[in-house]
Amino acid sequence: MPLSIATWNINSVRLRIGLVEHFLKTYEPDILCLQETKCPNDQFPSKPLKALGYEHILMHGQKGYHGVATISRLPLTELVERRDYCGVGDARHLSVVFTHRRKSIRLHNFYVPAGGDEPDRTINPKFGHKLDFIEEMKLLHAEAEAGISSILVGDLNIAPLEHDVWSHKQLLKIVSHTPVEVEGLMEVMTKGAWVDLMRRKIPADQKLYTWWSYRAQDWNAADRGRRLDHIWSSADLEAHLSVITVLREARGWERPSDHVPVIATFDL
DNA sequence: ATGGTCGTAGGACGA
Repeated sequence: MPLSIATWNINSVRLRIGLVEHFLKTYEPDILCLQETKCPNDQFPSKPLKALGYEHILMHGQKGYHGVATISRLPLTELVERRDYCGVGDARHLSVVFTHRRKSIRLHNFYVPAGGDEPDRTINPKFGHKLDFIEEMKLLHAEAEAGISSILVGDLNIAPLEHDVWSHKQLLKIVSHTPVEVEGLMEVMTKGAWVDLMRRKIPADQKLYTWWSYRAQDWNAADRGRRLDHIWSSADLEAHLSVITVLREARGWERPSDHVPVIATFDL
């Protein structure tokens, strides 16, 4: 029985609820994790999602900024966590536990701070916040709970590998691809025993992007993308991974998000 | 080349 998990930075769920419905109807993932919902919990557009069979919705939102939501057609257990990384009250994390064919899985949904423009924490506090957030993520282990596998998805706002950006050399001093961020994210992965599932299916020497700036005249022709969105898992799930889909076409949909959905399908 | 475009708000600010 396949299990599919999708992640998508939607950049306002209320503005793009039509695109979310289209995505769910067309690709039918079991669970969709959204980031940048920009929506208080009491205004979340649950009704059309429930009508499509996604009856289990948990959100962690706030007014105007950030916000994550996990939308599922599988029942979710009571083991829900919303961690306040850096203790600043931002809605940037939500984790749930679900069961698929007698296997329990914790699914973390993250929206890591973008970090501003200047990659220097002494003059740019937003960059410092991003580094502190990453530091705190190093405490998260994929095998933290006995008998529970783990999946971590979201907009991590870091493109770690050379071919996760259109020009490694030109982006070395651009926030999202600086060495200090990349080293931090790699340490989150190694310390927590996480597996980068996207790169298990798409070799590291191939360009792979999930985000293209709104500022390009022609995003598709310029193709100056970055891989900011990720799907990781505990080691036990890697052998069950069957397909990774990066839905590049979604960047060309009407009034699109600047990020596209990524879907991982497992045979479990 | 140092711009350019979005979304939330109802003026900047974050991305």
